[in-house]
Amino acid sequence: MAQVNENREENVACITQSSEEKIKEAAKSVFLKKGYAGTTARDIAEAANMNIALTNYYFRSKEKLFVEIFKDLFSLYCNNTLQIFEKPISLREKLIELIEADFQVMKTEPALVLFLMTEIQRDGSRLLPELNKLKELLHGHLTAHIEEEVSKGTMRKIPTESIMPLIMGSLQFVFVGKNLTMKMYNCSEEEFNQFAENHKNIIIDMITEYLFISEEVM
Amino acid sequence: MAQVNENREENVACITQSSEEKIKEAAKSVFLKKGYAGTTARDIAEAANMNIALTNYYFRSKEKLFVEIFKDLFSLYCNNTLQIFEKPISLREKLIELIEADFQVMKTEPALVLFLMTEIQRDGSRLLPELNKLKELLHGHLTAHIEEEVSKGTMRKIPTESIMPLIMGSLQFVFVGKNLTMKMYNCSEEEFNQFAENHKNIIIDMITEYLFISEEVM
DNA sequence: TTTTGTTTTAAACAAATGTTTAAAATTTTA
DNA sequence: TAAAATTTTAAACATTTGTTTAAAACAAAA
Repeated sequence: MAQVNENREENVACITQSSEEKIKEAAKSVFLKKGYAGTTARDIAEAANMNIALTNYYFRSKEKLFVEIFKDLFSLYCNNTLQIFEKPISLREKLIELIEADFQVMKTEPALVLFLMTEIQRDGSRLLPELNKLKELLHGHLTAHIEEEVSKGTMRKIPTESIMPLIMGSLQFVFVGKNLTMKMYNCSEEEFNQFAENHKNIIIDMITEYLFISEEVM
Repeated sequence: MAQVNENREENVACITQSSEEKIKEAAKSVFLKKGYAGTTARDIAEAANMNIALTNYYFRSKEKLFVEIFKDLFSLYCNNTLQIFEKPISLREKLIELIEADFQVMKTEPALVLFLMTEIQRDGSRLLPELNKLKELLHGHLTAHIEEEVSKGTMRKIPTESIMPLIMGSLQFVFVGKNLTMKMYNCSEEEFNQFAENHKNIIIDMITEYLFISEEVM
């Protein structure tokens, strides 16, 4: 049956992937594109160029493999954010870094947000045990910082829970609607990235101008 | 075989739905929640309280039923927008009306955007023959209006294709992430709607302040 | 009423699904 | 080397899938 892989990642060169890694990587790309329900075990096996039985040999079930991948992708979505929150920089700088980091993640994994949101809606309870952790970190670091700026009068007074959707929403939505946009404007991958980058800069401009009260006015 | 329904909608009272309508409505709600791949013919039959064979009797196949529903929902998503574009009002008023109308649609069908974007990504080619029509209408009405305002100096110079994502993105994203938000903040449907409404007002404020150049400054 | 057409039903269909089996091939250990 | 353990394979498995069938129930027309 499924064995414990003791010496994973201990190779020096690590040019060739193990079968387990091949399957996981293939499954990730198929799940991202087709979602859990739209992906068959045979899709994964074919994408990984492996025998159909190996998926269950290594991961026990399609469900278990999915949950493992979901957690990885959810971390990819959140970890950047959490790291930036902890930096000793101004709130304005944090927000800009946040948008820039988010943009990089989405450039490499454009289907990420749509995938996560869809799967969270479709299930929700089985996933997200670590969601509360995220909430606490987010709130612990952000709320205090925001209230400080507001009380100093350097920032517009806005409900805390609106800040993140405001910052992340406009940018992430561009990638949620990526396929619609590409089809509507008949544009290539490269043209889309160009558009997205430009849009990101507009968002940074708009957000900072709106949220922070310029010192010149005072 | 499937018959032509001649006298549809000619009833005066129309208290009871026809079986065809019951199935379509049930299918709509199941598709919205679970997506095409996640929905089984038996899910639909059960939700409609009808025999499993009736779906194919009235709609030929799951696929055909889906495409019909998708078109309806895509229209729901676009028609508001197109109607507002054609109104003889200022651009600023248009954008505000756009956000307000969009908000109403999403309050009644919160899963709409996530559903559309997911299905467009998963297929794309079979759907959206009418997408070009949308593009032309959108561009025909909007581009001229924007360039006029920009040349008058009453509006910030921004690439046309960035305007709509900027306006719709932040608001729609709140509903794309509805389930994540509700789970994270452990909030009820009503509390979420309260939050969304508040967020909508912030967005209107931010967008108009950013896009339009205040006359007082001049 | 009988006849005709329509709607609904239970049952079955073939194909596709996730998963398991048991043997073969390969690698590791002794 | 031989033995033991691990990995890979082809084939089969029981369910679930979308769809069809053929008869029953119902309604409309004659």
